[in-house]
Amino acid sequence: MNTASADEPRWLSDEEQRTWRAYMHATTLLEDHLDRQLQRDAGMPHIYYGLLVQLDEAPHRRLRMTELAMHAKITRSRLSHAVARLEGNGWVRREDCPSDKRGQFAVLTDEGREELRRTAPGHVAAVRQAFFDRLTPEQHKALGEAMRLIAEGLEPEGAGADLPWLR
Amino acid sequence: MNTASADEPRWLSDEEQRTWRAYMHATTLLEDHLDRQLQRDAGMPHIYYGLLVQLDEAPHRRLRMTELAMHAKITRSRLSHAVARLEGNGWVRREDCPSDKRGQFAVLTDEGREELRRTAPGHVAAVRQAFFDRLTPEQHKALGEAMRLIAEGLEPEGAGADLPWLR
DNA sequence: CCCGACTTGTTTAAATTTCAAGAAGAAGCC
DNA sequence: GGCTTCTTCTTGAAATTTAAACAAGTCGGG
Repeated sequence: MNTASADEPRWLSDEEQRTWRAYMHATTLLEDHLDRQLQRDAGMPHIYYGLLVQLDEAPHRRLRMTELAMHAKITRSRLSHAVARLEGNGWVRREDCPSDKRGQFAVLTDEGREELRRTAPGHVAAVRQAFFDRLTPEQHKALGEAMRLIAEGLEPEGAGADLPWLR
Repeated sequence: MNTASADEPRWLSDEEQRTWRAYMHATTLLEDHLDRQLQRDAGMPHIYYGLLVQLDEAPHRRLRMTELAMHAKITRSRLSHAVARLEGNGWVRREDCPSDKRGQFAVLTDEGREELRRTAPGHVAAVRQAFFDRLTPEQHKALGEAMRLIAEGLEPEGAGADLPWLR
């Protein structure tokens, strides 16, 4: 009879269930692991480290606040607080934007670069040890592909929408 | 000459770089997506929802605090706060443990069950839409396998260590 | 029984994130 | 110009998480 009516939810199969749990399990363990690693070795959470990396890779080691927020996939509000903290550490500096008086650049300082140079090797090692060392080249390849597909489906939401990453 | 000295970090290859970015990108987008979905439809963050699910699946819809914390992979401290909040919502209740006077059970209330019944379909749909619908059966299978491997490597940390998930 | 070591769970404070406004400038339109 | 609307970024308070310390209870010897 009821082989899926309109309001009859389509649950996950056992196989899907297993995969979903494995996914959640692995992602939370890994994020916790890296967060602790960076907190211990660099004195900052993973996301803050990511901000420094973004800046380091940007043109003049600087990015507009909004751009940085988008790259890091966080709200501008959160970024404001985070940059305030990093500024306190002396790793980032703010600069006014000449062309748009509302704008601000977040700039990686030399100290920030130094901090990155000092801590990056340890972080890469942690990623490698927990992630790449566990996978065969084929698994690595397949996983990358799958993740790209998932990310694609959640991207800044194509269509006419404006800034959905913003809430 | 220097083809990897002891303190010469082994960086990620371009391919690894791409995979790692895709992974980070996808996991943060997905977590944000599900968090927003649950916040909107159930008024609680993803992790809180997960606590209710764990309790619902447990023997008498109850779990000792420490067990629940381990299942959810969070600290006992965080759990204490979370349960306090869920108790305020009327979705969870605490009960003393008869055999160990220090112990507490977190128990899913009827209201909590009802809340779960009401919101689970939407959540499952969100997971399916963002995750499973994007993957072929083979990708699904491969990803599950890869995630299991990664999780395995980060598990409660074998050796002689005690409770590493705890800090 | 008593003591020292460990466990369970909570609590307090500090750090971080979220949420709702808000200040200031840019942009388009009449 | 004057007006409205949008954009950029910040702010302050509330909620959540983390970190450290603590109260109670259990456990295993002596």
